[in-house]
Amino acid sequence: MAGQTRVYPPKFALLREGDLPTRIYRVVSGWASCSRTLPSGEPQIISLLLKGDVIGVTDMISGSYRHSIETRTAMALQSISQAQLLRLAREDNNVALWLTAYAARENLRITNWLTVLSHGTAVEKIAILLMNVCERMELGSRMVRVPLTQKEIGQHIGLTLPHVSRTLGTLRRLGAVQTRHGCIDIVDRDRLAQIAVNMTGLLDYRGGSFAQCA
Amino acid sequence: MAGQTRVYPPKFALLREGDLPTRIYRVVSGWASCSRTLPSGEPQIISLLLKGDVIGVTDMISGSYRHSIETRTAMALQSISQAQLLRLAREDNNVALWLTAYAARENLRITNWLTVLSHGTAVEKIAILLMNVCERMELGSRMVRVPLTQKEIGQHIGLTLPHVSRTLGTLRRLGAVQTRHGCIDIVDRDRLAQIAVNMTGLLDYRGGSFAQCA
DNA sequence: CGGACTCTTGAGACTAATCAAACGTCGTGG
DNA sequence: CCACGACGTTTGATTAGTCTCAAGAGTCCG
Repeated sequence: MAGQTRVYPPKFALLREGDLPTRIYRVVSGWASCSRTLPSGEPQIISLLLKGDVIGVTDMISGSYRHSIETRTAMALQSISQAQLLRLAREDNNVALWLTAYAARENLRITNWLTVLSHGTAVEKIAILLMNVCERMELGSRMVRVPLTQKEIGQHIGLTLPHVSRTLGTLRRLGAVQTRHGCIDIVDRDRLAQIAVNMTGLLDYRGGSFAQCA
Repeated sequence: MAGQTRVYPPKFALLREGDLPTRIYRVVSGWASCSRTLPSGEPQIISLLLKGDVIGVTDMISGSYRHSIETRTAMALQSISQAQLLRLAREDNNVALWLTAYAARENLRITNWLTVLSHGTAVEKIAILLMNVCERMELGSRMVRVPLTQKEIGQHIGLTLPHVSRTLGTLRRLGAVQTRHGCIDIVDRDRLAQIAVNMTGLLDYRGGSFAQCA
């Protein structure tokens, strides 16, 4: 399911809310955020898009994009027109099954995140967010630098900027992270996990396939 | 995609966390809840299953059920074995596309709900929950009786029982609902919508299909 | 009638929001 | 090189919202 690959600059608005869906993208490298504007006018970051993620399948169904996609770093994206993907899916039902499996995995991830947001404290929410980013970046045990501002973290987990700052201060004092200007370094992943122990088991789920059902 | 139909009694544990997925169900009538047990031991209700909902697609992918399903009223369920559904999906890719569309719609619903839970006050959360149930029951303008205890509402939206009681008291005083023993009557849907005005636009999304993409 | 479950209400503690001010860091242009 | 503005972060004081603990009242059922 390859398509043409293109590279986009940082801070590029790939898609806006209300756009008509025309293409489906797949992240080859880089980061992007998926956000929406709340009725109150505040933007909310729904999810972070990393390598391997697919953009636009959900919105294809609803007829118009419900979310805005903005690149955060330079990004390489494969893309394919929606019509072409549907044609492929009709011809080869492995494609359709793959789409189903992808959507189902996303469902699990969102559901887990929902639990974190509705039942966690500020410390737990931020710890889990950072842990999930670590998991998904697949960087082994090296220190991970998360390119999110504190304002963006707040928009992602629904906390105000001052409270994010205070909470990161707590995590810093516990030796779990270091704060920088515009990004956060994860220093001690085990400590993070320990802090969020009540939420463990809700880390991003990346496995699963139809293979075992065949 | 019909299968055998069976009727289950209320409070019947259809599926438990950790069960191996074998069948996919579709709700013909009645209510069920989809829940999970948090690391803390507290159960959380993830979603309510109403007429038309499908049970088990997400879990089929992950290899084991991540959720428990318990009937709330008597329920009629169509079911089909997972293997058979996969066979159908392989033979007729409209089935596979339908599954993808269903999963994508669920995604939108969960995402909206996530926004409500992370950005709403207790009053807004409960108002939106009740509104969503109204929408999904498709009962026109008649009074809707929601068969949930306050404890269950708390488990669904992440509030404690005392606070749910107080919040429902507020909604009752505003003339939006009436509380009963074990259920809640929605008296004035417009007033509910007005109370949750900051969250409107996040009501359950029920439309959308592949039709417009074909 | 008793028991189990559900709901209500109150007081105090804790968490996070709000409002506000100041500080740091980075890039830019004089 | 410095001054400046834009942006990001830190901190403080106060207030609003929710949790916790606890006691009691209401409803249903055997």
